[in-house]
Amino acid sequence: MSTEEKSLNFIEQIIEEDLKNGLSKNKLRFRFPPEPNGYLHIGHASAICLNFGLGIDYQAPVNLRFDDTNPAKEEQEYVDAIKRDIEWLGYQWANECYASDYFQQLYDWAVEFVKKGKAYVDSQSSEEMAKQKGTPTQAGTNSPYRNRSVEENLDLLKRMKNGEFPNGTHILRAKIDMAHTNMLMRDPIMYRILHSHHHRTGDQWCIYPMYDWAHGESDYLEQISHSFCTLEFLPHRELYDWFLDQVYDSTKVRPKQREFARRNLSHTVVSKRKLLQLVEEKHVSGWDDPRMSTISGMRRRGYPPMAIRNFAKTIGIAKRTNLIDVSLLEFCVREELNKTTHRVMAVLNPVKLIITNYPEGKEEWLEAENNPEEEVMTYRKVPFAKELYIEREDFQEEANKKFFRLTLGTEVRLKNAYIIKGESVVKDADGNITEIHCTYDTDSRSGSGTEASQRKVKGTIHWVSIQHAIPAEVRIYDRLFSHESPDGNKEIDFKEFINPNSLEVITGYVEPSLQSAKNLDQFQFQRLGYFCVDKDSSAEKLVFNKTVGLRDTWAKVEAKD
RNA sequence: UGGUCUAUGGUGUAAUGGUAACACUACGGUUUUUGGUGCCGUCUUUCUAGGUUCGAGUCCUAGUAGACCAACCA
Repeated sequence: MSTEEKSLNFIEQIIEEDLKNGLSKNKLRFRFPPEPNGYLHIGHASAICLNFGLGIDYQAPVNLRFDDTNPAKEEQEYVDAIKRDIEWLGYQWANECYASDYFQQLYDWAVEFVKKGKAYVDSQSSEEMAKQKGTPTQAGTNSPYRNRSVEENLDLLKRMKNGEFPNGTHILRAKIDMAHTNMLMRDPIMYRILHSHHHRTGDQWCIYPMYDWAHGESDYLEQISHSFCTLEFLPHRELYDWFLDQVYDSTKVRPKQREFARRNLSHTVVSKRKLLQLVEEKHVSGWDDPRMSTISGMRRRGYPPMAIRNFAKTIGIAKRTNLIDVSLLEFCVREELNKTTHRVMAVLNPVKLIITNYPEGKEEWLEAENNPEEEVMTYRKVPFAKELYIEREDFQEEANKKFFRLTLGTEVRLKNAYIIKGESVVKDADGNITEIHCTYDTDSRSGSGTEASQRKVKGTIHWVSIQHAIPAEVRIYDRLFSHESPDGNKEIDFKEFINPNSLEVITGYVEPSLQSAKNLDQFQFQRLGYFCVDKDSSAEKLVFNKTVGLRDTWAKVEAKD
């Protein structure tokens, strides 16, 4: 154990306080409660990492609970995807739970509420009820059905449950206070009639509990000690506690709801409704399209799970409204990838380079470091020959002194190979360069130990041997949106939001060692960025997705000139 | 025009009445067989006004600004 002082966020302070006040440590229990109506996205990362992180820190169980109280929107596919994503992030839940597991208990409690005069069946239309509810500045008025007899309420509730009424004809409401300043306390709905097939309970139920009625009671049934949610649920806390008061047995743990601010990421849309729209209207290939802000999209894009966890840790937990710059996320991704990825050579925009004094037909297999950051260095062999591809941007016939790469008459090192000197170019009729001719210093091979191999030249460029290189499909993704504000309530306008160039597919040439790359294997293409292999059964070529670029100082230097 | 929550650099988070700090970004230097990485540095911060206190980012009051609340969604 280190004595290093760790500052606690306000959530951890609440837990410490409760522990100090007598809550025993083995009663700690947390939960992550997604609704299975979409895929998890980066906006969920904070809640996931908070709850599962607390579970790890306090060695307490964390339940994964699906808040499946609205069968109209929920599907098994989403349940599966959520489980997959949480596992991929490296977390384990203690129990897989469903709000629907508690439907019977919830119903039995509701019957008790009715018997005690704490709930009644209202038979107005939703419009009428909305009118009676008042506004934030104006008290509501009582429903004409508010004082129905217990017997009548019991009978109606039973018939609601038995499916005797169509949707929308009756609801069960808690009887609290229609004049309460908190609108959620104005006789909130507990059950609505919904003749809808549920992905787990099938057609067993046709009345479904509302969030407020199901959530706190589910926490209680699972004996969750701390129920953390986002700030928009803060006004719900009073109702959460009211419902709990009605069923609470003082020998049990009483769950405590506390709220933290949801994180907003600049230039990123994370509303499930909008992500669903992108999928359904086929603007993207699916929920796991690498342009999506979903966890599964980021996985396919090559984001390492630890990067997402570190990101969540770095942005912390607080209550202020916020807009986090995506550059922080990208920093976390690079930080992780830098430690682990092999540096390999690929040329995405090739131009032919011929070494005039290199023997025709000769090939050499040169040794290359996999990753200069590795503690124990590993190496691979790369083939070298007379004709190479280099990056078109790595050559200029004449250049200013800030250009570190190949020009006519200057020397650069071919990474892992020889020092070469630009001699001449061949152009087509339009003046485009088709070949660059150079000579090499025969004594300068990397690692040969000769004096020439130690020479400093002003630049190093990457290359691939034309006869050995593998053509590969390289998909370069932009972030899908470039809208400054987070979601808001505005309708999504695809013309405004979608960058039509958000996906660029090109053919690049990669070194032959990548032939055996596996799905999601990650590489840093020298000076081009981080890429991951995306195995696509329909594609014959190797397919790479661009994960994230390197820090692009080179573009800035050029911009300055 | 009600209630609740929030307010620390460009961004995010800390400082728990006692020297305002860490990270990202930006910029500069340095190392480098990647214009990457690493290392060093610079810039920029307590919403306003009162009050309590020896001492306030922190506590109190008022103001200002922002967020949330009127789904048979969660």
